Amino acid sequence: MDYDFKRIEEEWQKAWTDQKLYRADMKTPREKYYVLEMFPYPSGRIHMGHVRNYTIGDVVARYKRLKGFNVLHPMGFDAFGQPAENAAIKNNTDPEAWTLKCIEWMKKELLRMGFSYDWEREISTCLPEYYRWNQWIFLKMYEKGLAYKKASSVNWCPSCETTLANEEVVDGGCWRCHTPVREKELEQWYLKITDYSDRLLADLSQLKNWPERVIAMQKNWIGKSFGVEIFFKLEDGGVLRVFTTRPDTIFGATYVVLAPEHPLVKELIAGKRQEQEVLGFLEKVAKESKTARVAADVKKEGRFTGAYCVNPVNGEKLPVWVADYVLMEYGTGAIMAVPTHDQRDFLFAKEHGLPMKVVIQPADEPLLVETMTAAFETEGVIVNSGKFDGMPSEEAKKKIGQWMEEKMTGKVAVHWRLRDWLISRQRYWGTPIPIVYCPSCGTQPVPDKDLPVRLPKNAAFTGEGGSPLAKSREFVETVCPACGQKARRETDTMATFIDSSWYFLRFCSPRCENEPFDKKEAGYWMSVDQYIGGIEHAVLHLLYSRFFTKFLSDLGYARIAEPFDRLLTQGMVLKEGEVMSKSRGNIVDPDAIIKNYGADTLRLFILFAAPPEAELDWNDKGMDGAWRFLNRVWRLADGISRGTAPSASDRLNAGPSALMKKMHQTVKKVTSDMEGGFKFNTAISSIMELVNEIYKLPEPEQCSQEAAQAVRVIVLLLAPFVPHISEEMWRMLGGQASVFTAAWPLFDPGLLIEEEASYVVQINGKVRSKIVCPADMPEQEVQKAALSDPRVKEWTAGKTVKKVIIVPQKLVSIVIS
RNA sequence: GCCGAAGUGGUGGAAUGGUAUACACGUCGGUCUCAAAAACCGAUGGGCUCACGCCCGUGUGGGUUCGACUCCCACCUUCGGCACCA
Repeated sequence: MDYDFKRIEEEWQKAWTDQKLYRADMKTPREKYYVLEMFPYPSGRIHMGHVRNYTIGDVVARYKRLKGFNVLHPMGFDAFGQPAENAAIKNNTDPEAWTLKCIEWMKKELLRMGFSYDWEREISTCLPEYYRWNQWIFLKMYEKGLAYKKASSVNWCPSCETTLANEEVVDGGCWRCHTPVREKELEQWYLKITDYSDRLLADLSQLKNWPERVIAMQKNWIGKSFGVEIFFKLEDGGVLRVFTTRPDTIFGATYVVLAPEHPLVKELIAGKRQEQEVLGFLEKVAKESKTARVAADVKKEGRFTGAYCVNPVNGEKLPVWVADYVLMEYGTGAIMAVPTHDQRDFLFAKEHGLPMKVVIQPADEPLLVETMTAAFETEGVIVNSGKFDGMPSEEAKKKIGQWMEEKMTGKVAVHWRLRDWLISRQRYWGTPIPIVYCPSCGTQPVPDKDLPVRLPKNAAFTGEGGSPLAKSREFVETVCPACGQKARRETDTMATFIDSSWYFLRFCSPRCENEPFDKKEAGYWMSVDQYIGGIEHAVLHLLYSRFFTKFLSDLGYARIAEPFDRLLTQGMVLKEGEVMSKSRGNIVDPDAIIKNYGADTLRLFILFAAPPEAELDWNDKGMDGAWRFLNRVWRLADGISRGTAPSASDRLNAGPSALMKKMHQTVKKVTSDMEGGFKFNTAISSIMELVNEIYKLPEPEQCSQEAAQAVRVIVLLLAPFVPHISEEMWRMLGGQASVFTAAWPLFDPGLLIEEEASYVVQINGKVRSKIVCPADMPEQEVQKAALSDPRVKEWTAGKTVKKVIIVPQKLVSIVIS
């Protein structure tokens, strides 16, 4: 008889909820442990990615609970976002009602998986009691000058009809719908994340328990580069500032290039012979999309402006060009070109017949412009550079920078790739930006006492461009908080990544009414000890959350530098090596699996099939395997619950049995797998070995008292992975209270000591024999035993033994000539 | 180009420098059965051998070592991030 997963799972889910087993509070001397999984967007249904993410988190939470920690394990919904609004446009529904319905469905599915959440802490970011604090935080940033509005060229998704942050543009397309992003000139709200560039980069080194690749991705994204800003005097007057990371090549500069958008271009060409041609070029570049312009294989184009500037280090007169390969957004929007030592400059100079000059060459051979086929970009020795000649180029990098600073011809500078965070969205279903525009007072923040600025209930969702908020008179028309005159509200809403940038703090005191979160609660629970989620948030959410945490910490609220102590990025769930997706039609629906096998089998399969960080290929046969294993354990527990037989009498005097030893070894192995980085797959496999060990006993022995003891331990070890069946078996075996109020088993190190050691005997590195010796046999004796082994004798006959190496309890390695 | 991760049986995957392939899937064989399913037991890297065994084998080529999937050097391939970033 297979075990009745349906009854068991339903019964225990209800019992756990009724008992409020997972409720967390501060009133306990036990050490706190905050485990959090990235909360979902409430699409209404969970998918395998959620199942994997949340199962991993649940195992951690349950394990830590068994280990005696005071565990906080909350769940909520990242509930603002476009799908609700799109549904509103399509079906004429209310986004809020639609979202709340989806949350209800989704919550049901999460409950069916048996996840141990403290549902009393549930939050939904679309509710005013949550989003008012988004507004509050925004206003604090506004107060500190960190939230500001500026007109700029922004990323625009024509399909979503809204702006996007840099982080939301993936391969030139919208992260959500992949539509190619366009540029648009708009006045928008930004958060000054760049004020935190330094700390966001430096504090990455504190994150010792984050995956290296996430650290690397954030470093890449922040993109700090050291260099020098060099001042080139223009012939027509004024100074041109150029940023370079290669000051060691300054003597080799033969021309200077401006980005087409550079404000100086038009000034420089005014009245010159080249004016019309350059203007035409600027126009042409302006028409090109950024993605096309930035494509690697496109030929670089440029024009001479007719202007000249002076190289401050040697007084050489350099022509000023404008070219499409220089970007306004990076550095100063102007570069010095050194064709001999920069490949792009090299190609451009060849194309336009510009001069070249070698200033670095390999130590052993001179470099000649005439024979160069590519730029020499590696380290070398400085030449043709006045007093720096003969210096290694790496040293010259520093020295030249310093020298230019002294001579006031440049200054050492740092440039960042990170841009400020564009947060305005021209959509309805998000947090209204709490700003009022008054004809007399200008931009006015909404006072705290007037928060939240609520979304209007009856907005019109026509889908015909523009935000529904802008069309809602009830919303737009207001009075100026400063002077009381008629004024209008900002109609953009905030990017939804704002919502998830501090929700982990809200979970500490989700019902807090006069602050975003209670400082004492946050002080107790934060930081998150273990955070678990997908790698897709490596830059976006994880960078924004770090920024918000630092800001709130500066305000005196969070008092921690980093929000997430340990981070685990779980691998994707694939089907036949491909991502599961609707378009591929290869989705495995968790709900159907739960119906056929139960939540425990699904959890076990997902945990067993691959390590948590690795990709996991879905396999129906693997599900069968997990199901078979649970039934194997179930039958043991069932047999034992019907009465145990005494253990074979001769065991009593013969010391601990093989089974008891194996049991203690298993406890040790599973515990170390859990502590040493959540190696669930190998933890489960060692439990399987212990189960197999019991099955190998003659049948009556399978319900002996020793077997009963082993099965009780198995149930405890399995509890974090498969909670329902474990709880049921625990009660069958006599447990009075929940297995989750029990303690994680300990192992007896004394029982791990073997009396006999089995030695592998290697001859010249190859295994030739095995011998068994008493564990405490001295090395001399072991060596003797090995050398007198008949198989070893055969191999050593007629040879000289040159060396014998003994690894205690393990192996004898014999070297013969 | 820079940065990061990874290459192990038919498959998913195990292995503090010490018996490579634990555990599981699949396959084959057996027990039970009138039969099948389920369950239980056994075998299962490749080659040679009647057999005891022997040889080869962790992407490739070197090196260190008594001993290398593991450490070092040089490559190859795959995946991911960044990138006309000056």
